[in-house]
Amino acid sequence: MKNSFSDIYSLLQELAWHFGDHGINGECCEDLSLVEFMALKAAHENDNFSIQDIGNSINFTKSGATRIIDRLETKGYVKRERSLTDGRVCCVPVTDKGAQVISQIIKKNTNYVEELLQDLDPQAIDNIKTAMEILIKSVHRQDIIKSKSQ
Amino acid sequence: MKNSFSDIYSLLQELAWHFGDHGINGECCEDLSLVEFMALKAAHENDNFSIQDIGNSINFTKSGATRIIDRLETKGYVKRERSLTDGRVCCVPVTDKGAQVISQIIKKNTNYVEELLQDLDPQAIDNIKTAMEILIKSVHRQDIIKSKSQ
DNA sequence: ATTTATTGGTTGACGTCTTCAACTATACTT
DNA sequence: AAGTATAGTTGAAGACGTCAACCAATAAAT
Repeated sequence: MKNSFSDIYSLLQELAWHFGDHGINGECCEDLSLVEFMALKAAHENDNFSIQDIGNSINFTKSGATRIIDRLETKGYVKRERSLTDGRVCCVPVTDKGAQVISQIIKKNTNYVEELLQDLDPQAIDNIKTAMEILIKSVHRQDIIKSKSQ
Repeated sequence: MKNSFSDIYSLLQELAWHFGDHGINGECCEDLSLVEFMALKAAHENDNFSIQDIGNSINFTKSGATRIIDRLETKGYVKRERSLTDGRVCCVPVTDKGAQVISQIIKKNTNYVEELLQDLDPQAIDNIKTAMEILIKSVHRQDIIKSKSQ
């Protein structure tokens, strides 16, 4: 049993490497780094997210977040807009171009996953999906526990 | 079906982020970055691996690999030794201290995974393991296909 | 056997990236 | 109105990875 956990860790580790910043042939996210993609996705999925919110969601300092947003803005993927309700905070709406690049990245990587798994039978694919959903759910639960204990 | 692949990609992405360089509370690998840990592990698992071999195994240039080995050597985790059969190549044996830190990192992260999954019943855990093994196998098969076509 | 080409590794220069600390501007408190 | 707290920006600094030039050692060619 103990052994299972160790196996699972090592599998997770390898997966994380493969699908991380250096993986998928080093071509993670079009002209974005993984970090930038995560930030862009955070901005896209959460309306009225501030720059610090984005930073927190990807474990960066606020100045790190500022820099990431700088790069995304230079590339035309986000805009900076002062919040109407609080003049200090910057909202970071995603531009059309930004939304496009997100869906392009998702599409490309979905295709890669499809290529990877196409020879498996549907049942096996479904098992993989279910297993990973359970895994993610556990991760989220743990996150909540951690954040409460702090 | 198509939809399944997209779900699996998005789950993989999230897992990769969680278990990647910024994940597990940003404390991936004791005093090592994920990259350094991967390099150290490569040196540990493959006897007589050269510096370039290590670089290739983690998608780095040879000069990048030199720098990583520099850092690992400074920390006392590897040594540099000229190969006896070819005076150009450097073998990179892992020191006792290096082996220790590897097993420490594995132990710690295994514990984390255990914490994460302990409430699941054994069957579910086994399903997760099996699913991820299939996934990894698919990744490896794809790697072989890619490397042959080049 | 000597010359030439190739290969493994290192190094300096460079660009990128993230953080820290100091700063500005806006909002909240009393 | 004054003082405090908060969001965001910026300059300086350090860590990292690559490129190109380089050295040393081996392999190939003549």
